[in-house]
Formats: sequence, structure tokens, C-alpha cells
Amino acid sequence: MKKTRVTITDIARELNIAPSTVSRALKDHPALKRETKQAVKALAKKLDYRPNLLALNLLQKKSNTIGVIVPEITSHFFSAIITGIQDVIGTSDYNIIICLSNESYDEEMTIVDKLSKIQVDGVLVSPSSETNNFDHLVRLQKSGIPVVVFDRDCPGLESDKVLVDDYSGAFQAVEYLIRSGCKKIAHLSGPINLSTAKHRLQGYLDALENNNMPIQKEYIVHVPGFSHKDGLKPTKKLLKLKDPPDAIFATNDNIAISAMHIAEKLEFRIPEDISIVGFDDQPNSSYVTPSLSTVWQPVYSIGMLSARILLHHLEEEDTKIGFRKEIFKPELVIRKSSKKI
Amino acid sequence: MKKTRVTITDIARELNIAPSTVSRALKDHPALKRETKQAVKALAKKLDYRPNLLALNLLQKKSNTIGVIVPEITSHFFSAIITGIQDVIGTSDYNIIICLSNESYDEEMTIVDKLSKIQVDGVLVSPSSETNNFDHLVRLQKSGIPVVVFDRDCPGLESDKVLVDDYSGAFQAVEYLIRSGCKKIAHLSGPINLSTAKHRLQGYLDALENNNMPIQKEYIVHVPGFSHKDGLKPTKKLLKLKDPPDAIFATNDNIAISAMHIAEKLEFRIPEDISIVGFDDQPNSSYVTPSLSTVWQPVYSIGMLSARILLHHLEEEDTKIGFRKEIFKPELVIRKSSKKI
DNA sequence: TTGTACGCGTTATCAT
DNA sequence: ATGATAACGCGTACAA
Repeated sequence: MKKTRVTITDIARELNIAPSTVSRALKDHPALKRETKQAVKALAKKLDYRPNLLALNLLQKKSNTIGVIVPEITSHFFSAIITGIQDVIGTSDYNIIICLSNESYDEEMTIVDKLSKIQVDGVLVSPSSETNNFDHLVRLQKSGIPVVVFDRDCPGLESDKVLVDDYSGAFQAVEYLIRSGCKKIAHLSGPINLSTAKHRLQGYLDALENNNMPIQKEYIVHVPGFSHKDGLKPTKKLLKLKDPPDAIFATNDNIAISAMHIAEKLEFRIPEDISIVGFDDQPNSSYVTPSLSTVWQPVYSIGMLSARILLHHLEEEDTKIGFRKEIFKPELVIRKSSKKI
Repeated sequence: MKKTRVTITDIARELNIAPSTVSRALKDHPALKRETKQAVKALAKKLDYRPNLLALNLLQKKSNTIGVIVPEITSHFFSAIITGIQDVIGTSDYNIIICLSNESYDEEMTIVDKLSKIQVDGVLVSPSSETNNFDHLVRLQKSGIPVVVFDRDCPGLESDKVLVDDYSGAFQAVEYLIRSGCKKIAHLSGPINLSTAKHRLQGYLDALENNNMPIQKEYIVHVPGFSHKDGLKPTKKLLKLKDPPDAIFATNDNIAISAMHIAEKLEFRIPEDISIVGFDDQPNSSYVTPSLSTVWQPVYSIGMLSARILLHHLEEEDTKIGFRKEIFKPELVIRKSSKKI
């Protein structure tokens, strides 16, 4: 059944010319008789000739493939970034292999190993929340594979980076809560190993300090992950304090939404009794009730820019002028889960 | 910088033996002196030899790559399926290339073309909502590439299929609405070109008919897509009817959530004035207020099973005993957006 | 037990 | 204007 593909040699034989001539004809080599070109092209079309990329890969020692490593893909955040990446890479001749680390350092190592085995030409990576050693990425770089880090920073790693100013986003959110009259602002913080979580926490702390507000340890609770369920217990813990907060700044929208859920169960009115602000502005956040105030970040653009930077590296062989570090500004979006100023 | 990789020939030269011997040693060929094997393996390790998969690909005429075509990836539905696929394929030696058709027939064709160019060994596909001609998939099959269709059926295409009994899911949902006392049940239906939407609509119709309820044309409205925004206008249309429905069965959760949103804006009480039921049971659906009644489907399993079936084909060369057709049963999940029975 | 020679499909280089 | 040849890295049939 599996018809064997038509090769350049088949065409050559049929036309009584050399394979190299066929190759040249197909590539519109300038020094070829028009006749020959036409004959070759005609036969190629007739025989449905398709170049064998596998052979090209071997010859050029490159796979024309880009590896993308993300912790997961079920959140809107990463899936939108990937969509951005796809939309850029899709117009090039590269293919992308998406790999999920499941927030595991070990799996991330395995993935890097696999990508290096198949000789990807470049890698886009957002590290797992467990990762704080980046030797595996350095190894990639040393073997000549450019690496672009996005969203989650890899401190100490020298590479291109496309990040978001999480600090600023958090600062804006908390300062707004302060201005709206909240006095007891809590923070549901992400896994502290993550640069993003760290910066959001710092933005929270600095906004409080800048406004001469006390920092209360019991108002800072870490969530173990980024799904709805990860926010349930931590929120309960906060709301069952003797002196519960009157505002919660959550490290992302899922957590914020589960905080809203718990708050309502415990008969807190939102935003009268408690304001809630998230981070991400994922699409469903404007459809929950009350609609969620949150910090928007340009997910799609993050993906596009990261891909563009990598592509640029791949195409302009050695225009190495140091690494780029791009930082997007997030924006506060006020909706109904928080008091008006 | 780019060190050239160590090859089998390098090892051979260093050891004064033939490359083929090295090759055999590395593969534990039975008829080789233990000494030789050990020497080769030792040196291979020392030199950090890594087989060149690109060469192997050419030799074996296969890319060890599987193509996955999905309409989009930002919904929980497809991203969870992909996670399931990944978790199965990840344990094999195959790589997966995920391609987004953006619900476009043209893009889907382009993708298929690309996948065939890079000689993927198999394809998992869920067609775009525009696709109703499957010649491009047949072409894949004819060139020896096994195709497994998942979730969205391709009527007329003979291939392995992993589907969901959408009819049953819809039937359950609507019958439940009827039992709970709803008399005027509307349906926000998906793009009618999709098998899933079609079957859900049919389930809706049959449930009504089975219960001797009238079918009212103005209660059936099609949504143009599956995002929140796609549900807004159609819902308004329904709720502004002179005789608005007292229940809405939506073709998916996003649409159901935007229906809830509109209903609340128009001061319908949920579920007192209107019951709303979705389809998918995506994670956030239990966190909206009121929590959404919906039809659960085993997304992760759909991905895993599809991948397993494809893998099976790839590994057992020609055990062709016809195509498999697996149909998962969805389950109604009652929450608070609908009246109790 | 190991070596030789060839082929996978293509292109670049050197000839003609 | 075109042909011949080598090379990319590996595996394997055949020879020794």
C-alpha cells in the first residue's frame, strides 16, 4: 500500500539527466536551459514529487524543529502564549514540538534531553515551579541551541528573555485596593520558587510599605499551585482568622475565583465586605459574578515576541549582539469584585 | 562554538575497528566479543556519544513524529485532551507536533500538507468546524499514514475514531430539565457543521419529543463559536422573546456561562426563573455562581485512548483488523444553575 | 567475531 | 549547461 515516494533520482532517470540537474532545476538555478527546467518541473508535478525533508535534515544537520517547554497547557495563560508562538512559527518553515513539564524539574530535564537528542534548532522555555537550577538549559546553549525564556525568569541564566513586569502589576493592584479604602489586604501568593510569584509578592509588600500600611504575616498565604482547588484551603485560612482581611490580592485568576467562591460560602459580601483582585485576566474572569478585577497581561504577545526573537536568532546566523530582555507592562482592570475608588 | 557531534565513526577510528562494529556493539549484537562491546561502550560514554536521530530518520524513512491537529488550544477541552495525548506519547519514542487549525478548513489543509511533507508517522485529528470534506485526511491514509479522529467525527471517513456520545449527554440534560418542571426549554446550539453540535441538537430534540413537549423553532439558536462572547447575542435574543424560555441547554460551558451572565443582567433569577445547563464540565464551571449544571465528558481519557490507538497502529505494523470506534459516555452533573427535581 | 560496501535523498563542489 | 562524486551518520547484507 505504502507507495514509495518519488525521488529526485526517479525524475532524473526518466528524463535521462543527472540527479543534480533535477535538483538545480527544481531550485531555479540561473544557469540552466529553460527547456530543462520546464521538463523537470512538469514531470515533478506529474509524478507528485515531494522533497524528502528527512534527507535535508541529515544533510543540513538541523531538524527544522523548535522545542517549546511549558509547565502545563490547560490554563488559559500558557495556551494563549502557545497560540501566539504557533501563529508566528506557523508562517516559517519550522515545526514546533510542545512539551509539558507538569511543573516537575525531573520531567523538564527529561524533556531537555529529548529535545537535544532530536536536535531541535532552538528552544522556548518557561521553567517548572520546581526548577531553580538551569544547568540543563546552559547545556543546550553550549551545544549551540539558542534558548529563549518566557514569562517565568531563570535567574542567573544568560539568554534572551521575554518577561512581564509582575512587580508593577502587583503594585498597581495593591495600591488601588489601598486607595479604595481597604485596610487589611491579604495576598494569596504563588509557589515562592517562581520569579513571577516572587515579584508579585514583592510588589504587594512594597505597595503596603509605600503607603505606610503594616505588613501582617498571617495575611500572606502561599498556594501550592495555580488551579481553582489550590485556592480553597488558603482562602479559608484567611477568612477564618479572628481578624479576617477586607481585601485579597490573589496571584492569579483561578485562585481569585476560588477565593470568591469561599468568601460567598462564608457569607462575605463582595466587594462590600471583601475586595478580591486576581492576576491574568483570563477570559472567564469577566463572566463570573461579580466580575473579577484583575491584572491583565499580554499573553498572546508574549508568545509572539518570544517566537520572533528565536526565529531571528535562527535566521541571522551569528548576529550575536548580546541577549535581548523584553519586559511587558501589565495593566490593572477594575471590575466589580473590588470597591470603587 | 558548535562542537561537532561525536559519531560512530569517530569511535571506530579511535578504537581501530570498523564503524559497523561500533554500531553493533552499541546495540548489544549477540555475536560480539564482550571486550569489544565494553571498550566501545566505555568510549562512547566517555566521548558523550549520542546517536544522530536525523540519520536514523532518513535510513528508516520515518520521522518518529506524530501530528496532532486541533481547532484551538485555549479551551480547557482541547488542552486537556492534548495533555492526555502527551502523557501517553511522552512515554514512547515519538514526538508530537501540535497544530492549530483555528477552526479554518484552509488552515487545516495547509497543516495536513505540512505534516505530510515532514513525513509524520501518524496523525491525531479533530477537524475544524468548517471542515466537511475529508479528502485531505484520506490522502494521508493513502500515503500510509494512520489517522485517528477524536471528539469531532468525520462522517464518511473510515478511520479509527474516539468519540463521545453527545446525543446521550444532551438527552440526559434535557430530560432532566423536563423532569425538574421546565416547560420552555431552549437550546444554544453549536455550529451545525460539527458532528458534536449536531448530535447534541438531536438529543435535545428527541428528549423533547419523547416527553411530548412541543419543539419551538425560536428556542433553537446557533452560536457562531465556543467562546464566552459567542453566547452573548444569542442569549439576548432568547431572553428578549415575548415568551422567553425557562431553561437553556447550552452546547458548552463557556456559552452557558455567558448565558448566565446575560440572564443575570436581565434580572432573571437562576434557577428560579431560568435553569441553565452546559456541556463539558470545565474546571471553572463549579466555581461560578450559581455553580453550573453541566454534562461531564472524559477529556483526558479521550486524549489518552486516541494516542494509545495510534501508537498501537504504529507499533504492530500490519495487524489491520479494521478500524476501532470507541465512544465514551458523558455524564450529567447537577449543580445549582438548574432546579432540583 | 569483525570488516567492507552500499544505500537512505539531497545538495555542493568540482569537472566537463 | 550539465554530469559525476562526495558527503551527511547510520545500519545491514554479505564477505571474510
